[in-house]
Amino acid sequence: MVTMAEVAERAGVTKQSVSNVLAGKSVRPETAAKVNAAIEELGYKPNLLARSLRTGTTMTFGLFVPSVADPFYSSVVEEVENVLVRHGYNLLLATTRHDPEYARAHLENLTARAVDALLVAGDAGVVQQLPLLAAAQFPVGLFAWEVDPPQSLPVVSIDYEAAGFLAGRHLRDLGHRKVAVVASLPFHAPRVAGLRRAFAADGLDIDDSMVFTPASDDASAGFAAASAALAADPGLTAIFATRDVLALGALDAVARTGRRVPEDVSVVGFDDLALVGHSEPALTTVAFPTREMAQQAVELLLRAVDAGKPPTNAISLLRPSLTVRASSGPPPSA
Amino acid sequence: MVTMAEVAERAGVTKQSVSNVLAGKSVRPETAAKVNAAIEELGYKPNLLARSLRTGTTMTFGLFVPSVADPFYSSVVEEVENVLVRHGYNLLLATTRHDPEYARAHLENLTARAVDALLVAGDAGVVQQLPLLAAAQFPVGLFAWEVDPPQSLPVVSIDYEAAGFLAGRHLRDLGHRKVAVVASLPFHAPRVAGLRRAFAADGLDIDDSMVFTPASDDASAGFAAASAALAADPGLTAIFATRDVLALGALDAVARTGRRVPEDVSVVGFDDLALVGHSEPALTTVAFPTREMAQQAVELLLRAVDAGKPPTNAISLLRPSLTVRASSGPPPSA
DNA sequence: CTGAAAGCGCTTACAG
DNA sequence: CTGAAAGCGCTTACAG
Repeated sequence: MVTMAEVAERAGVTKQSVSNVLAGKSVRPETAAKVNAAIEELGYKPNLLARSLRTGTTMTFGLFVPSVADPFYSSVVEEVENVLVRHGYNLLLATTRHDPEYARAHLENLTARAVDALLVAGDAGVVQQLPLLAAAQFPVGLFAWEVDPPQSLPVVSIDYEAAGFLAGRHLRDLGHRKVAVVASLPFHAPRVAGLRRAFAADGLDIDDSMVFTPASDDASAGFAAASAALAADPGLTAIFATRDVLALGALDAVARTGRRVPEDVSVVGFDDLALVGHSEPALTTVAFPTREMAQQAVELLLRAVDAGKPPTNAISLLRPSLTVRASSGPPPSA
Repeated sequence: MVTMAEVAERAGVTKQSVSNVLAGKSVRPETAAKVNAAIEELGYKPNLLARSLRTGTTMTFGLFVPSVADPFYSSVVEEVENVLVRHGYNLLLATTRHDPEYARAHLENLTARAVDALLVAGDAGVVQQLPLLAAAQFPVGLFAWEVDPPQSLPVVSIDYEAAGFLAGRHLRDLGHRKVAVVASLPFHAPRVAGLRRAFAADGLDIDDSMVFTPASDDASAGFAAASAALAADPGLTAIFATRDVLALGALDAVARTGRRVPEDVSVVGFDDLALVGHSEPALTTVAFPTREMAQQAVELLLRAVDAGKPPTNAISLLRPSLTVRASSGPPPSA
């Protein structure tokens, strides 16, 4: 690798001048010209490691997600990276796999000055590591945190309870009374609570026996959980799934029992993934502004990095909305 | 931040001994004990930046993907990260967005010693940057490269032509004669060529007018392209989509014309995404071993890093297989 | 505006 | 096995 000293020698100036040219500081034009020529001839690239060691800043942003295979979190990664590119930051990605040990190991790694800031998406597997997160030397933010957001760190999230309420009110207004829930508990408890609140307004309740927890957040687990729900109560008229991937499995589960969506059973999901507009039938789902959330969270942290102080400690809850498509309708009896 | 010098002072030894303990070199037991105690008391974490500057190794692995929102590439990210975690490496992720400029910008960034190795997944947007890739100071590998893999760099990929052939033979054996193709060209040309070869064995051909190129690789674009195909030739009996996400849109497009899959029109996809086992109907698709590919590619590069020499320059083509589900069947006339 | 020096926090030869 | 020194490639005060 060619070094700054070699560039300086070639240009007949000191390293200092080379550094100044690179940093865009005011330099005599002919010096700049000589330096740039030397950089060009030698194909010089500044060593970012050396710069980082000196400046204490790495231009690298850490992001933790439970899984990238999960379409919701992969969209988070995409939106975060969009913002980072604009700010000239690199993305260091770590997958926590809903596992506190993975989260801890990655965190210990990053603590050693590897990132300028860290955004942690999803609470599963990270709840146990809050003390480590709070003790980090760099700004840390929490993203899409659902259960009891901690006070100690800034949070950018969704009003999950309100989101569940939107779905519940929609089903209730359509006339549904017998609803099953497919929910990844305990993490999706607020969504279920919102759903229940919508029904409670009419004096209705969703029995605990009609809440089914899938083994994981994917279509197969959603299929299995929804199949169990349909078997448990053949008279149910609607299924609310707390993730679109689960809802896709539920659509299949309903079809396999020979029933139609939405004529016999309505299905409502949560996430509004790009492809659920083309499922059969197109999925009614709760949507939220992932892009705006990502932008807000990343910029909160980058501002803190620039200012050299901790980020504003606040909780910001983005508002969900309901996207009504073909998978929901009145119950058969109505 | 507490430094190694402070630990040494606290333990009453030199930095050297602290460094030796951390590196696991043979150290006198009582020295090790004193050092470990001091590390514990002070909460010392070695500064990885300083270590990297000295050793020239960063324990960071770069991965380029066209997009993380694309389920195929997000599964690549997941599998790559699985392997990296086992080797103690961090993942620096960059999205090239099918754009040569993004690819170049990210590459220039990494060139400055930020990664120990780089895996580039997908050829779109990267073809133009091959000279830069070949000139990198660290091992570079190509992954899931489809069109004319370059000779200059190691490649771990799929036999895309064979994959297209598998899909084509399946449709041909079922008796289909009028097939439309939804293909992201030019990058998916080998898949289409394989499909054509299967039909050519029976003296059949797929007319260029029945090859439709979607605007992007997602369900909506697949829906639009398949709708165009169905409008262009109402007599077609099968649609081959070169990505599952496109095929999901095609399933919807067929349904919207009031036809059934597979009774009226068969649909075959490509990727075997986790959720297409639960689409309506479940999708017949070409599958390939992403996990094995990722493992092979990452370990090829990490071996090169360890050995301090360029990776073995070879091309490795993994074999595809066909997963037959409910979306394909004999044509109506058969 | 430019030159010579110090130092970021490590690791790696090199003597004892 | 331990100690004192040099150096990875930068940037940042500090004099001229």
